[in-house]
Amino acid sequence: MADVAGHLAGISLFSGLLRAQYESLSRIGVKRSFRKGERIFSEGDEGTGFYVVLGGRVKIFKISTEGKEQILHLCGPGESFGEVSVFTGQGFPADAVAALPSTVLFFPRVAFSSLIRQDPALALNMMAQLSMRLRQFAGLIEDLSLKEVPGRLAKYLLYLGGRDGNETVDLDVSKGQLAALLGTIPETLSRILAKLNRQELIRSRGAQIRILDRRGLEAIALEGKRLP
Amino acid sequence: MADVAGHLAGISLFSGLLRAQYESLSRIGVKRSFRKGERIFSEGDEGTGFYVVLGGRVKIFKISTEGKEQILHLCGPGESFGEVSVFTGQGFPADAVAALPSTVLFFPRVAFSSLIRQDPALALNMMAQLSMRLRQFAGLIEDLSLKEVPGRLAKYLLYLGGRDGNETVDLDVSKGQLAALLGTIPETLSRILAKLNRQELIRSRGAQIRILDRRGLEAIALEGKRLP
DNA sequence: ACATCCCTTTGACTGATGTCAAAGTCCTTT
DNA sequence: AAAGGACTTTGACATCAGTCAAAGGGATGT
Repeated sequence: MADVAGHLAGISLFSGLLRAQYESLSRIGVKRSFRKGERIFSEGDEGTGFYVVLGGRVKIFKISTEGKEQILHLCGPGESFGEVSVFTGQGFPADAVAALPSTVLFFPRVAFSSLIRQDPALALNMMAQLSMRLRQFAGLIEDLSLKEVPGRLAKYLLYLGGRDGNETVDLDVSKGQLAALLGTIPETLSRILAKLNRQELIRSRGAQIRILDRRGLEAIALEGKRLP
Repeated sequence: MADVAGHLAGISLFSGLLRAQYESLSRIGVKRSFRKGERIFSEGDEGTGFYVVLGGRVKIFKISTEGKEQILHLCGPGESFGEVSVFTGQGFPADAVAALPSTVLFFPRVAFSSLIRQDPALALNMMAQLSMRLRQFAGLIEDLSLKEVPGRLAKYLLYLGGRDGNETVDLDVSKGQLAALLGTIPETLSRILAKLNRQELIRSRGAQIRILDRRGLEAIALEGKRLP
């Protein structure tokens, strides 16, 4: 299990722990691999534990009876998911599927719970993690309810570009998945990208998008429903 | 501060604590009162601590530049809010206003944080609390993205009626506020209530609503966008 | 190179929901 | 009881975004 312990160091959930705790963690963590598209759990499944992504990407999403999906979160390496059911004892609140070939660490509920009980640092990290997610969800709710799709897209593009102040961004998900992340469908996303191009706010070719007018995008991103 | 300690017993966040801990909590908790409509904090304000509602009701919400509001949560007695900023150290992620005359307990960030560090039971309660909220938010995201307004309203009515299996429910918020909770506006809500009446699914008079056809409402509540 | 599949784009159309405006209702205050 | 104001309802309208259908593009494997 030495390889597992090695992975733990880079995970924010486990930052600031003592060496002894890494060993405890690596004793209870189980490595699992999933192929692209493979399901990790479904909404309502009994929550037997939670997961940390080591490699790949895991999609957490809700799906309607008619088949439309809303992505809640795309988890990359170092991020955790499924924590909620550890603490509420209820089933998983959403579906999880590997969006790429992925490796994850699984921590069984009971063992992890008792570990947390013993370690205030781990508990605080976990609370920070849950809080960040809560903040992100609040932002998503705000966007879905108070912004139109162009606003959500603009915000996302600025987010991608903002990290490095970069002018050119590469979408790291397919446009269909981006649509599901923004709470819309591929056709609508496609039309809005075309419109932003026409307005000279961006120049997109495939997954590459150059931001031509940051100010303009920011204006759209801040807009609520209906302009005055 | 004896009165404060007395309140603590009924709060799930603090359930299962020892007597000594109640005393610690009541030492750091400060009682505050707000009049109806009074603002408790604004989005972006520095998060100096978190709150527990003793009496009244506190509205947590986001507001768009055009003034439309989306209610994230209505906190009643025993519920807490503002926890997120305790753990992320960032500003509050939403606005909080007293929806009714309200009394709350305020726990300063640093003092509470150190208390949590010492008490695993308190930490676990807090994680459960955060998890429940996360689950609720995930449900709200699902509703906003994947259901139309009639679906959200039907679900809400069933939720109100479901508690006691009651046939007659009383709205405990104004219709304007209910609209903000469901992610729509009063006019749309009004029209959909009228439609449900016409369809003989409910019989509403003012804030009183009798559920005539539970099955029918359930069908609408489960529907995603667009019926087949 | 070719065929195939899947993702993306475009067009025509529909429907749900927001906007604006005005009438109606209820409750509180004087 | 009357008056005022806030909340609610209704109507006419605009528009965003989803549906359905089909064409276009790009990647992969044979």
